Amino acid sequence: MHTDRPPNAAPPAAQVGRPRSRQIDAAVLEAALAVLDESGYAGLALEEVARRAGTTKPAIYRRWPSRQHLVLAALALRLDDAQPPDTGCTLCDLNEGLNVFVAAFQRIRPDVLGPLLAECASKPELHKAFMASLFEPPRRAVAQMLAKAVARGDLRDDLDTDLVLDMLGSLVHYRVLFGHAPIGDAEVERAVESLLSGIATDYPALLAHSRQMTGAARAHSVHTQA
Amino acid sequence: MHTDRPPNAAPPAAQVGRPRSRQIDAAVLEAALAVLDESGYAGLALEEVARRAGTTKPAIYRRWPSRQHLVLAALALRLDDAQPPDTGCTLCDLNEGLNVFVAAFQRIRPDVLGPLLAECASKPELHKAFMASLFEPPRRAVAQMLAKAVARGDLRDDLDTDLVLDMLGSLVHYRVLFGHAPIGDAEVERAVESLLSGIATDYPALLAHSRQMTGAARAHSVHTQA
Amino acid sequence: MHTDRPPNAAPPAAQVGRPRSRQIDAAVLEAALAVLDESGYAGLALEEVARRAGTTKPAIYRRWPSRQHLVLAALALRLDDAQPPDTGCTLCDLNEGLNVFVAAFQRIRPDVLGPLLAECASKPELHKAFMASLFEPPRRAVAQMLAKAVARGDLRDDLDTDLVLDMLGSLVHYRVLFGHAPIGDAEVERAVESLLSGIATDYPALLAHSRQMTGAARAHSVHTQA
Amino acid sequence: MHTDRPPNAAPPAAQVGRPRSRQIDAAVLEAALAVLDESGYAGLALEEVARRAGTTKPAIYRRWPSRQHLVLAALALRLDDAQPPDTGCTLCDLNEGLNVFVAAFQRIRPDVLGPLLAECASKPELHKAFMASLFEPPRRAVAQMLAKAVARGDLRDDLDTDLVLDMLGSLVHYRVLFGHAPIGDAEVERAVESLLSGIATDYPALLAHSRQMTGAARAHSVHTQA
DNA sequence: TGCTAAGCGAGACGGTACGTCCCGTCTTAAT
DNA sequence: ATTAAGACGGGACGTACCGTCTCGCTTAGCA
Repeated sequence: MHTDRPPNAAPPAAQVGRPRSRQIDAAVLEAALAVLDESGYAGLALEEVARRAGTTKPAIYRRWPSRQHLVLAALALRLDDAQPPDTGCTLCDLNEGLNVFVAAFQRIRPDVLGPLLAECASKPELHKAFMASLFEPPRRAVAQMLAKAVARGDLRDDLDTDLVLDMLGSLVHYRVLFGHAPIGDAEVERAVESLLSGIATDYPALLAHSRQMTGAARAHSVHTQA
Repeated sequence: MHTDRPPNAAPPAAQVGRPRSRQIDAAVLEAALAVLDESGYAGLALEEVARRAGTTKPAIYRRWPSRQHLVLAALALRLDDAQPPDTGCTLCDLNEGLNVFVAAFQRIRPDVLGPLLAECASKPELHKAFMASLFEPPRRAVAQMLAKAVARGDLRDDLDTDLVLDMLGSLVHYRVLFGHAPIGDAEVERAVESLLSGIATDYPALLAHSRQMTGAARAHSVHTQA
Repeated sequence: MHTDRPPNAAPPAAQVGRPRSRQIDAAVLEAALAVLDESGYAGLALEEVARRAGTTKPAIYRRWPSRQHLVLAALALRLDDAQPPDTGCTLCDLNEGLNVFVAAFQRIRPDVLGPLLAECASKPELHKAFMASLFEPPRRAVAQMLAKAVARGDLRDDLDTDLVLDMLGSLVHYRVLFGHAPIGDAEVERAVESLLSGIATDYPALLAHSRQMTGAARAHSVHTQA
Repeated sequence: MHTDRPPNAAPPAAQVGRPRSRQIDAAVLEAALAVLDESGYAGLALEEVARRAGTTKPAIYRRWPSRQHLVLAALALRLDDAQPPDTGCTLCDLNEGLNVFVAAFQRIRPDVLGPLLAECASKPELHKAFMASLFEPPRRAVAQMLAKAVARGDLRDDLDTDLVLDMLGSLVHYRVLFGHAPIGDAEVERAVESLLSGIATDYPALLAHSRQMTGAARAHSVHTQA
């Protein structure tokens, strides 16, 4: 098994033997970020990272058991914190929070997340680490805002918070990733507005029509399942 | 330059030279799909594809100038058609259409799309091909539905169709990709409902509050820009 | 089977079909010699020959059934004739004849003969062609001289002409090929002198000694077998 | 630069890194000899050698920087030693020594030496290695014999040892290579006899004649240069 | 303070897959 | 009917990089 405890927790036992060089820890992470920025995930050769960090591959493998672990650790340095404001204005906060979200995504090359996630998908431990490092942090702020808005009574209290969070978050992710349409302040505001106010002219009428078409049983289940 | 026209249009010039073996075309695509299914995108070795197809690497490179072209061609075979119904019931059609969307995504290993898109991102020609082969087709059906619903008067006529399409489509993509939450009939229906009916208890009030907070000028611009 | 009748014999039947371009015949041979001189035998790519000759590989294969045939034909152009003089002076003629021999070898890159012969060795037909084109011609002149000298009574009449011819010819070949020692007028003269006059101080004594050592029977057989 | 020191001298510096597997050294050389025997030099595919040796191409390239180096190393295993006797009988020793020479050549496919030498010719380092591995060893024994015979007074003391060595050695090489005439005990003995006793009926007379023909100056130079 | 051994740095290893060159052959259109 | 020409199916090339193994040196903690 691997130790993988570069800058974190307490020693597992009395620390014996030569201690790990912190300089190498940092140099490798920095070099990894540099190579990622230049060559993307697919072009990331650990040999090149080692060369730039002035060290060797085994020193890297001793610290991170796989390329994925290394990249996760390196990228996590870029997504530290960012606490969005809590002004009490639901609309303002949501817009602001989503812009933080957008900024977080744009701090990472778009062609890094895809392959990294793909390679993490098979190993549960890695997938968990991925979610904890790169997925959850920028979502957390928005999630908190939604919760507060519900508590405040600004949003419907039958709200599926996760679903709404995903509808807003996924939009950002989607547009950044595929690049088929812009995503900026204006788009974020429009999306928030659409979702909050609804896009149907007369939703109850649409629902009634739907019930006629599909039969009461199924239409009913939709609303009691939720 | 590369010809890359195995299963499509007419010969561009008078056909000279030995014709390409259609058997190899098919065997390679089939083998590529098999290897993709077994090993994912990162594990797709052209040497292995060639071996399974009973041919050699040069024969593959003659047909598709890069691994990306090959994978695009192979995956496109899996996303042929699928025309969703047009019942006149906006709610039903949207739910049905999004389920087609979900199905399309699930026909492809989730760890294939990410790396493939990443590697296509740098070459405009490839990116265009990616969008045309794998991105647009499943969206098209939903886009048509939205347009019809607007025409029918079921949706607000100031609707940003692309934005709404992305909010629904991205949700599917996001959940399939990250796997942090399920996406099925129930979730689709709930998302459609939320978006159509709105999630705010009193949107006009929220908007008024927001205007107070940020000043009339900016809040105004949000609604005239759209 | 192959036709292989580029610039030689009469048509085998009434000449039907499009006639072969004599220009290509010549251009290919010339290009082949040029490439041979530049790149040696191993570096001779028929594609390059075709390119330089302004034609294509099939046109070459139509004329010569293999690379070996082509090279044989090309090199044969360089070893046409050269008739050495017949002055009646055995010593002079031999020296002169061997110098012709040396010159013949030096008209061809030394790293061509070896591989060519090796590749001809397996096919009897090719080996015969090789011997007839590149081996026999320069030897023939020396062989004739030896025969005349024997007839003239200048050489022992129990002479094994082939053996002597080989002893002189092989020397040239050997030194040119391996390059470990020079081969020019002086060396040729010294070799001829050694062979003609003998290198033993007292050959009969050596022979007598040998007979004592090995027993009469075997020593005898050596001289009656001949 | 390349190390290329599998079965020889001591490590040049403190040995760092994983040591090379001696098993692979041996397996590759053995496989190379087998493939050479079956397919000749031109048919020697390193991929096939690697396959038979149960290893891969990079492992071969790590040991021998080129196909030529590998073949030289492999063939050198076949020409180890062979010390011919020193009986004091010049005739017997020469015959015996030349037979060793013949045997040495016949331990190697005749279509290997030519191409190998050709490909070694351009790189001085390789040519030197070729001469040291495959050319010199079998000659050395004969050279020593000639030197002893001269010392013993059995051969003329104005003898050009190298020339005589080449005249005998080249004969063997020539006949083995071209295969136009046999080379065995009888031929060797006859060649030795011819060279030792001379083939002219009356050499002084021939020399006098030659001097008349070509002028004293040049004829003189031939005999004083020596 | 000196000894001992865990852990480190470094470098080379065995191996997979790459993308390319060139081979010799096949097929079509032109002569 | 046979050429000229282009593309094809394929074998092998030499290389980049992978993840691992082995070494000698460093450095703490124990004696």
